[in-house]
Amino acid sequence: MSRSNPRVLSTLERAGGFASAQEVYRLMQREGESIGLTTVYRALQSLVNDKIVDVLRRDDGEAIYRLCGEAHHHHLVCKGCGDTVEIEGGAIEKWAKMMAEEHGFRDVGHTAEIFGLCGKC
Amino acid sequence: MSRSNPRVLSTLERAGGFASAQEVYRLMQREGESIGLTTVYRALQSLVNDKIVDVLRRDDGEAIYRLCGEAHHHHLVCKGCGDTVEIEGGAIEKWAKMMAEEHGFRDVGHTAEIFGLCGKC
DNA sequence: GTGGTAATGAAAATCATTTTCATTTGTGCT
DNA sequence: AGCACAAATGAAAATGATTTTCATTACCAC
Repeated sequence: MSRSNPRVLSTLERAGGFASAQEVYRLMQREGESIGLTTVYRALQSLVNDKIVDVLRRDDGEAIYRLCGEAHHHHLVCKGCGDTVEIEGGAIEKWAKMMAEEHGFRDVGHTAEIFGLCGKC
Repeated sequence: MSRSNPRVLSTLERAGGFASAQEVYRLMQREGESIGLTTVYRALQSLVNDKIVDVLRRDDGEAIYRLCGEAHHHHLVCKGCGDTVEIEGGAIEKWAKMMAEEHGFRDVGHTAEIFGLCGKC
């Protein structure tokens, strides 16, 4: 029953706990692991069912998987050079919780990203 | 240049200001309008560029378009029924500004979204 | 009308994801 | 070991949204 392939999980961890199915697959290929794309998808779905990973959507619609409980962070992205800084989002966490409560939502997650031009651009 | 086809916009309005490209297309077909799917996609993209409509993602990854007011706001989306609440993001604005400053970014914008299950789901 | 630009849409291409199905692997049983 | 049977695997095909291509059409200024 447990299709939560441990190799897939460990690859997702190695990827920084944040990657799409395709990325996990490519990563495993590059590392010489022999695995099929189908199995990667199934393993990720299974991990989601088991609540070991979370699934979000990128802006382009691709599903990205993230380890649960992983201290999650947000991104500050430069529109010029694409440089990315990981930042803390303490204020956001509180805001999200507050807003959810206020509107009777439960089981909430959130996404937040800041973009602009960095000092060099 | 303005590909913001008014028929598409009015159909989106009629749909409750909330629909996917495919749904808008099917709706227009059903109403006897003669239009191509390609044109619907282009019109919606154009409307997004012009900031007349917002684009979100359904849980299955399909893009949904929705009319939005001028005021800058964020969304609280139900993963169950797709219900959406527009919310204020005062805390976010400050947070974004602070983070940008701290890392020497200028000209910044941001995205933020909260998702969870609403009271009814 | 003529020339040129923008808009249109049918069909093909793309891309992530899911399904199908035949094969392999694992496990318990004797 | 040999056997049976369920679960796991992955290649290939199917699906479905979205994008691209490209030939045609509508529009506008002169």
